[in-house]
Amino acid sequence: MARSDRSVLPGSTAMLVLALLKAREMYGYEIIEELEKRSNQVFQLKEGTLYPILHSLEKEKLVTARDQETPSGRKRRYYHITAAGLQALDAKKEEWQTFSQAVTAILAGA
Amino acid sequence: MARSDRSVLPGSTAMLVLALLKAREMYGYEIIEELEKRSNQVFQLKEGTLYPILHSLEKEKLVTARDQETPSGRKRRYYHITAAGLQALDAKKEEWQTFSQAVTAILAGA
DNA sequence: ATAATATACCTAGATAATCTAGGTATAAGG
DNA sequence: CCTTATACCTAGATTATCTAGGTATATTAT
Repeated sequence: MARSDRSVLPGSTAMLVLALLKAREMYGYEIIEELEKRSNQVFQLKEGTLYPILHSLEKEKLVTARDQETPSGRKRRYYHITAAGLQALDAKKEEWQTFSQAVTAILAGA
Repeated sequence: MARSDRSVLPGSTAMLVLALLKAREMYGYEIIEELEKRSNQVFQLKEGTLYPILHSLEKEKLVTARDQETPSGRKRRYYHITAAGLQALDAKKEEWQTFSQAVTAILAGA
């Protein structure tokens, strides 16, 4: 994310990526754009952040990857969520809900 | 926070601390307990996390500190939020809202 | 009385998430 | 043809938090 946001919430990027991949398989560059679009410009992932995350998700077998070329010749690496990835997503979503509710509870008093 | 939570949301601890201090001045150990209680055990700050945060908040002049002894002789360091701290809290709260709404938007599809 | 636990503060070094700042290569648009 | 956008990648820096210690005193249990 952009530097200013590091103070707010790192640590859930993998979850966001898995959430997008649940809908359909996507390639890295596309994920960055989609996250930006769907979050109304709030998330602006750097490539240096996303690609390592994709690689580690792949190593954990939460996603699989396949290479494909566009008709014009561009090479893309498509990522597809696995059953384990869907499970991990559910777990992370629950963690997120617990966490954000707790934050809200604390902030309510302020 | 507990290790398992590092994957979810580091980066907002200072905000939570400021939020507590808005209500009343508190000492470090008390902050840890209060955060745990008010968050229903979700936040379990380690001393090694909190004390450095308090020191940096003090250096940024978002809080001031004063030492006080209890009748029984225990030494405590009370922290009090400053005007700048209140301003910073508001800014962080807004950041948080923007961020959590964006996350919710992404997760909604999953 | 004494031992164990809780309170209350602290710091140095490790770990891990993200960013910075590069790099390569090809396609599309001016 | 030159610039910009697309598309992938990595090494090293930065930073938040944790781990794992440390000190000292008060309270509670034996």
